[in-house]
Amino acid sequence: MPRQPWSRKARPTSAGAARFAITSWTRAVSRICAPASKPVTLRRYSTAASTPLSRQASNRDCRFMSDDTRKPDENKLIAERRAKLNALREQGNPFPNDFRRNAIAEELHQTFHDHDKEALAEEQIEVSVSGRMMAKRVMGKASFVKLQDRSGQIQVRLERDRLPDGVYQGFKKWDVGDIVGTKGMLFRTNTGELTVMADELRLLTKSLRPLPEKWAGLSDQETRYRQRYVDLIINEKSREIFRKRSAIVTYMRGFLEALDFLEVETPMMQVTPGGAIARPFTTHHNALDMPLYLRIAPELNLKRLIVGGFDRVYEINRSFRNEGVSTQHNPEFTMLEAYRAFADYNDWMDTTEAMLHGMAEAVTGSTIVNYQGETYDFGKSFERMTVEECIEKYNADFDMTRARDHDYLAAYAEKVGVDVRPGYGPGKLQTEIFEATGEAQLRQPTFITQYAAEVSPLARKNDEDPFLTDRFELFIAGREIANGFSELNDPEEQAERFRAQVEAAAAGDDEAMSYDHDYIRALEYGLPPTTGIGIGVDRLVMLLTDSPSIRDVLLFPHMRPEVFD
RNA sequence: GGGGCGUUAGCUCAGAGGUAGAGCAUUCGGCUUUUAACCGACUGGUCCUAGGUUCGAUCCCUAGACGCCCCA
Repeated sequence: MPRQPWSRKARPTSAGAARFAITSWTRAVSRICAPASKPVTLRRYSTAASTPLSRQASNRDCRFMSDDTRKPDENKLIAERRAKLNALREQGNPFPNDFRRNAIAEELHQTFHDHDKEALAEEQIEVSVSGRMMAKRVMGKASFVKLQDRSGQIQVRLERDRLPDGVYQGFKKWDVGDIVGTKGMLFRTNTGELTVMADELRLLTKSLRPLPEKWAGLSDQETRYRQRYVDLIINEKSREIFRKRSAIVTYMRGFLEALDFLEVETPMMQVTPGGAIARPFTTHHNALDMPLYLRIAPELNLKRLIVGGFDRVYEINRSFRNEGVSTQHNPEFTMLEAYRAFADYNDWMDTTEAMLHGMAEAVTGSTIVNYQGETYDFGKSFERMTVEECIEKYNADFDMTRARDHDYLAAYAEKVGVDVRPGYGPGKLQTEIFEATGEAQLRQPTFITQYAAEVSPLARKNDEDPFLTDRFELFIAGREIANGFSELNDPEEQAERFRAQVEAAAAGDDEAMSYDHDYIRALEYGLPPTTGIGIGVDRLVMLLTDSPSIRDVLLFPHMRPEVFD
């Protein structure tokens, strides 16, 4: 299969481009954050206080909803800060929102890294910065503090006699964690650190809760996941993971936009869940009095759009599967699904390779990915192997002449630890044997192709060998990262496959697909020859950020509800 | 669903069947170029929860909650 030249040539992002996009965004925002010339009036949206009580009560049967104003884990440290806040209230509003900064920390470090002490004294650069006070070092009549904003930290020096009367005395009562704004001249300390000499200093938000300790930090995983805001304040590593996650998604968009794909959004609440083999979540629409399912995949809707003529579409989709929670699974997760007409699964393998190659380079600066002590090469062409070849490779005693023989496969599957169920045909057994014996061995990026039609109800059968479909899955580090195939576009065959799924469901398979009448109708209008792919975004982020658990790459991973007393 | 490990001060962690410890943070005092600032003094606990054993349990036992890891 010759590689498509356009998919290479059109690769949109070279190393550093994603980062450039982010820094220019940063500049744009800091321009927005410059002192406002005119006050802007915004419409105030309804808040709890202005929402009718009847509306608020509509969620009252939600079991875990917070139902009062209890303050969890009050202690002496919080009480002290609360007392300080009360004292501040008597002097005015302790939560002012009229301070404006004109710089952020990283911008200052980058701009002035080559200015020495004398140059800064000469130039008299006045800046306004603000952020969370992360360090407070009081030395009598002068202090140093560190302010942390989204970009990093900047030091501020406070001298009692430089500040208006009383400000310094007030500052001494402030706490690490408070949000502070200051204005002053840049200078360099004797030890060479770029610092703002404060002429003005304001408390912008009083913090009532003490932050984790500055040196040991916050390492308790439960707290990191439940109170991600604290994790983000404390752990630069965690901030970096989510910046990279954003860069990865940005890269995907840019890559597909450059290939003229249209980004779309399709329903997450569906009457008929479909597009994947999985159990859905169920919910209920009150006004319509009907059950609804949270989508397990956007696949069928995206192919409807191809029928409609949007012949290159993608959705970066949140999908939901009612399965266990583990280091690899969260009940809701993010996929990229992309479909294009007049191409087949080989084309998607080429394109996937090109995308991951460019993405690794853009996000990590290298096509060599270090993950949990292993090294994966995203730069070279990925190995390709069929399911049957993979079974042969990792099972020396497997008799390939009987690779489609049901009884032989069933016995072999049992032998390698598969829980063989009555409904399993040879295709399902093959797949199970591959998953049990081959999957974990696939460390370097590898495409496994030619999955059995039995386990691929939406994929196009192979022209030469109808037992198989033109399908692939991509494995890296022994994990499934992507799944793609040439789409089945014969409406009559698709109807047959749906009927087989319905039979499987009747036989007790609770992951089997439903019969989707409208999807068949759409195919009857004519789905052009099409190929599609789904890529697990969370797992990809794990790989590119060296994260051992999916929870590390989800801002708010699913957790059992926390008990407040 | 099964197994292993964990839960002690705000944070990071020690600890022993006999009234619970450290560092940092907090509080108070000192200190005008610090870098985990420093010096001095003082605070701070439902030892995850509920039962049980025991003269006595935070420690041992049982059950449960929550978390992490492995397996299905």
